[in-house]
Amino acid sequence: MQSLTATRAVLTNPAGHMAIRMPQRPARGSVNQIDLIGTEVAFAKNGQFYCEGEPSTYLYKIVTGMARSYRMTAEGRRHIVAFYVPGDLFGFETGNTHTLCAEAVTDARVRVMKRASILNRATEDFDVAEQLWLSASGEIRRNQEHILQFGSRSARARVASFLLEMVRRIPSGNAVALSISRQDIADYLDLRIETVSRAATRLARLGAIAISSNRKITVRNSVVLTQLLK
Amino acid sequence: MQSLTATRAVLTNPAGHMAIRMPQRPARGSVNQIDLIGTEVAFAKNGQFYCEGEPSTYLYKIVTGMARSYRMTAEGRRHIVAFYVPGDLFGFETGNTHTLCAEAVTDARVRVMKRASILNRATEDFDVAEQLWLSASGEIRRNQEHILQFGSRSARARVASFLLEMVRRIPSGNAVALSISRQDIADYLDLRIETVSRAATRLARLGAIAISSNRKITVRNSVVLTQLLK
DNA sequence: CGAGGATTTGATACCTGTCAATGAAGGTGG
DNA sequence: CCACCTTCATTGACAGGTATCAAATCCTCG
Repeated sequence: MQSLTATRAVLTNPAGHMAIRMPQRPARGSVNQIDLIGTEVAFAKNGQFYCEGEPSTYLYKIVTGMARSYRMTAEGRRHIVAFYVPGDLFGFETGNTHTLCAEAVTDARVRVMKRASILNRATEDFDVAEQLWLSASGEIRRNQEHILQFGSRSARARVASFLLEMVRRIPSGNAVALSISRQDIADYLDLRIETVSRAATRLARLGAIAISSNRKITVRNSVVLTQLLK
Repeated sequence: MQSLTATRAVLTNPAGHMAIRMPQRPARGSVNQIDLIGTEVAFAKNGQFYCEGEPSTYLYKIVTGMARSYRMTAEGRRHIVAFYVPGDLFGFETGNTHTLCAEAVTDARVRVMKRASILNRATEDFDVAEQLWLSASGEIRRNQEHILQFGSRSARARVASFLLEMVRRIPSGNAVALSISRQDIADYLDLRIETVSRAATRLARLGAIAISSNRKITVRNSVVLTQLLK
């Protein structure tokens, strides 16, 4: 597991940072049992957790930072299936190989756990089983909402929906999309980057959001933003 | 559980059929333990399993027939999130209420299981835990593929993709989409019914499929169909 | 055989993708 | 600390595909 992670990070990390193994923290008061399984690992921005076709042995839980899972099409287009924020568990697979790739959007720390370990612990500990249930159900829920996000919606509505989703999932006031590029947003919403840009500009003109810098968008009026969803 | 299911069927079943409780089958040779939990119930076509906002107490496993989960928008549009075929488990929720509605596409038999029962059994029995894992991962996988199905794809590619998906998931030769209406397909692929119709007609003209009747489409040339995915 | 719904087909408008060019931001080295 | 350079984001013009509206035809079921 160490060799796998280290190799991957070295091979795929554009920033050239090694994955740094963090010391495992001791159990404390109300720590979830599931957070004691596996090892916490640091990944640099754009570092790759795994990629399509590779053996799927581990599950990943975001501690800090953000991740994205995606697939490249034959035409070289990237489709982002999901973003993961602290607390999210990802890497679920039915078979023995990954069907998607996953990367760090920002510098991130993740807890890497063996699938077999988790299943075994779930069999022994009801709390672990329930945490696993909640994590899997959460992934299902988010995927379903993502599917609904496409439903007959204009580019403006999709961008508005995305911003509201991020504000909800990242508890950091109303400033969102930090470190998420326009390209990431476009690949997530199935739009071109130009279309995302135009939609964001229009939302800003309407006063619903404020674009302070390229990577920082602030939701000024979530009521207006919600009305624009349809 | 009996009253809930029966009431639901009576209230929501357009065909006016009661949900019929089936006798629980005894355990046999290699029967999965998870298939011994809960009760098998029959639903008539278009009968409703549950709907958005209702308490989520049960999980559902398709035995025969087909189901769909969906949500209605404020504008009265229906968006189908998923289709379920025999073997699929659905109804996963993080909270105590359903976030989607689910109905029978055809007359169907489903095994209805209490969520709490499954979690308890998973804690006792490794096989149940693993089955639960595989079912949840399968749902995640299908949702992810559905998301990717939208990715920058033409109407023709979406319909082709949908037909290939159904041929793969329903092991019944190459005749698919039985009892799935054009409207269902449209609401699943986020297209208008007219667009689905046009795309299907074009695929038929290309010889990739054959439209014998409204509800019966046969895949004649899956190679050609696969080439049309891009 | 008849009636109502579902599907197909046609004409047109609108939105987004594409191509192209400009402008802004962030990172590096002198 | 500034200039340069690379990457990213914005803006514009135009073409193409799908939604929309309308109407004809086909199926299905009573």
